[in-house]
Amino acid sequence: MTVLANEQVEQGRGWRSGALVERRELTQWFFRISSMSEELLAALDGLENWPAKVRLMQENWIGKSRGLQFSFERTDGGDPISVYTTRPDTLMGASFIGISPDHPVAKALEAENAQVAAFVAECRKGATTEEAIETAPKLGLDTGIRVRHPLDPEWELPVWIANFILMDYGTGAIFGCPAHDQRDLDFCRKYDLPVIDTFLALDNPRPVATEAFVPPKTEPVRWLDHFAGLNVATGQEAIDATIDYAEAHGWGEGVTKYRLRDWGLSRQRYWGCPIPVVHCDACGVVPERKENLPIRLPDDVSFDKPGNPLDRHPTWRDCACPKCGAPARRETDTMDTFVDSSWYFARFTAPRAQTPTVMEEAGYWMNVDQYIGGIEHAILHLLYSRFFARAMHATGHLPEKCKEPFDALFTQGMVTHEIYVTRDERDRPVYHLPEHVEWHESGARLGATGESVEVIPSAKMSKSKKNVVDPVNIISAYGADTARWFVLSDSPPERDVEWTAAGAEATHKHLARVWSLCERIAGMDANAAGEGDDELLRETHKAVHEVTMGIESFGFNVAIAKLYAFTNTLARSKAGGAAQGQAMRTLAQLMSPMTPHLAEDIWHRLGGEGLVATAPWPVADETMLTDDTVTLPIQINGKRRAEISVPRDMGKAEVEKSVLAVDAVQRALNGAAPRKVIVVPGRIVNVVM
RNA sequence: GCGGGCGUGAUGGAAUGGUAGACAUAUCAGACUUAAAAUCUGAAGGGGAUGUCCCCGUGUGGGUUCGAGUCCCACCGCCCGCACCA
Repeated sequence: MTVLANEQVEQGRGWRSGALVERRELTQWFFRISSMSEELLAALDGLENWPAKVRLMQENWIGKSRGLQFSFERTDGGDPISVYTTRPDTLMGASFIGISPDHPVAKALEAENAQVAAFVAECRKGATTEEAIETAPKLGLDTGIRVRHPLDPEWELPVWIANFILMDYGTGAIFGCPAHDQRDLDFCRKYDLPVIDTFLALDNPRPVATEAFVPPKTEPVRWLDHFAGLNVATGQEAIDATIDYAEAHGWGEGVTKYRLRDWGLSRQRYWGCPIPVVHCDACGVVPERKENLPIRLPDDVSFDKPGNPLDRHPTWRDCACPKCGAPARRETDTMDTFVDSSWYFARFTAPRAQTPTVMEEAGYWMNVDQYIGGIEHAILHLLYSRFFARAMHATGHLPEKCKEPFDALFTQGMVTHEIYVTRDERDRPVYHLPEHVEWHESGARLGATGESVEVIPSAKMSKSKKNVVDPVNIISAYGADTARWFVLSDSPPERDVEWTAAGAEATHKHLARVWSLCERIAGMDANAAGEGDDELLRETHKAVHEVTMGIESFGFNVAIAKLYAFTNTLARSKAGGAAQGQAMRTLAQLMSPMTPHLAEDIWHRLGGEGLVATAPWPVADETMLTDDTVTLPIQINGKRRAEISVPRDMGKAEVEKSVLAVDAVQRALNGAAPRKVIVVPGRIVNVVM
């Protein structure tokens, strides 16, 4: 048997072998991350330097909800079926009970009923992703079991097994209310179950037909025959009233649930840390002794057969029970590699220590000041790490202050590239590196064999698809400075970017221009004054300000744009050698994060002291950043029609007077008085007529 | 399907609710040159008028506002995640 990952399952078959895939239950190891659901949710508020979108995604992932849990009595006297619902207010619209194919009731039936067994087997084909489950066609099977409605013992409801109900969430059973849930409605229309409205819109009270009526919970609606006596109320008010009613009458209770599931970390694979647990016939499952940790993987394994090599290794499994010393067997499941990525940063604070961490070192180096990763890690990796840090604190491996390990988070975009594929003799995909592909008039071909290549649209670079590019070509052709500047200059780092090397040459030319500018300035009299020295000084301070702001806000492309602009300003300046030398040295400093080598050369050439790398970062003088006069655009009815130059500190009334005197404004007004004049000091004027 | 994003010239992109297209690439024109390359200068969102003016324009359709690329609603397209890719 081989265990496949979700992504290796295609249409119910293994992606390589084509063998039919079935889902089986395994006994596995879990981390109880769900015990920290509330803590992980509440602490999101404190992560001020994380992107709001990531916090929101984690909040939704944890998925705190309040709802009603109650049971339906079976008419056959079997165990009641417990359901959890966030919309108990729609209970009068129930038309069936749905249970997961993995629900205990379904399992009991499976053993004795061939039809149920076949249906459940059908549901268990294919991948287990939430996406696969939710997008699959809705399938159901009436179990024949009937339950009583809690508010009306005469009202019997059928129990259906449905493939879209997840065993992992709530109780694995729901009541279906087709009038107010689209999935339930689709299901009821398909299987001809009744649709009962429980509330109608105030403005357009029509019964539900093909589209479920699901207004926001804050919108008031009119209730039909609500048991708790509601007439017009919002969904939220109705939910609260229903929970109170159920609790008062003793047939249900309000509960808070989280969508977050425990973290299944077992992998039936070789590449992962062994789970340090021993199975003993006498003592059961026993943790390995601390002094025997870490358990190492054996080196002598083979991958020539399917399945987990640890399972068939001749001796690795054999060990002594840590408790009684009798011969025992090691656990052969290994850990999810997410386990490693959840605490590597803490290990880095004491990489050679014999213990996992050293409190003192962790206390000194942690937390991570600025964490950078792709948005694809927004949920799993970042949530697991937050959980792990708390767990490591609880077990004495990290100090209290490390519970949130990443002070600031920046989510960089992905670098994408086209994917190049050929097919082998069994029609399986074979991927090729972009550097091995040549473009001809007839399309893309392999450089080596001339074989025609299929081109798949851009996707994030990944080793498995081989759509990766090594910057070494740019570096060897133009040098590291050019490569760094080029990579940083084009796109904002948080955005996805299609990789292209076009433009690297132009970058190289620009850097060459900067160097010849430096040479020209080096030839000037370093003490001479010139025309516009003050102006250049002012521009220098502005450049310092803007470039610094750009770098600090991760706007590297904008910072580089300002460097281009400042370079152009300097190249055109008629200022003297003193001012130009000063400006050029400052330019070198501002460029140094992107082009460290060139920056040092310029610095040295123009008599800078020591190294740019060790010189203090330039600081802009606030008073140099503003000009004495400003140019204000003049809008008439919101459209730009003219502009006016006024002293920076001119009062609103005076600005208004000057604006009304402008020809274009006079012409537009045509003798009439404006209805309103809006003056935003230093920015804009809008004349409304 | 659910959750989160993104959409601006030929291209990458800029723009605290305040002059849309900064800066750059590619392109075109000019200078230099016997010529080309390199270099330098300039043009350039679309359309009309052709020297200072007008109309249109940030995926589509509505809305809020004196003013919307930016905020709100609906839709379209693309991307990320959906717990065993990591």
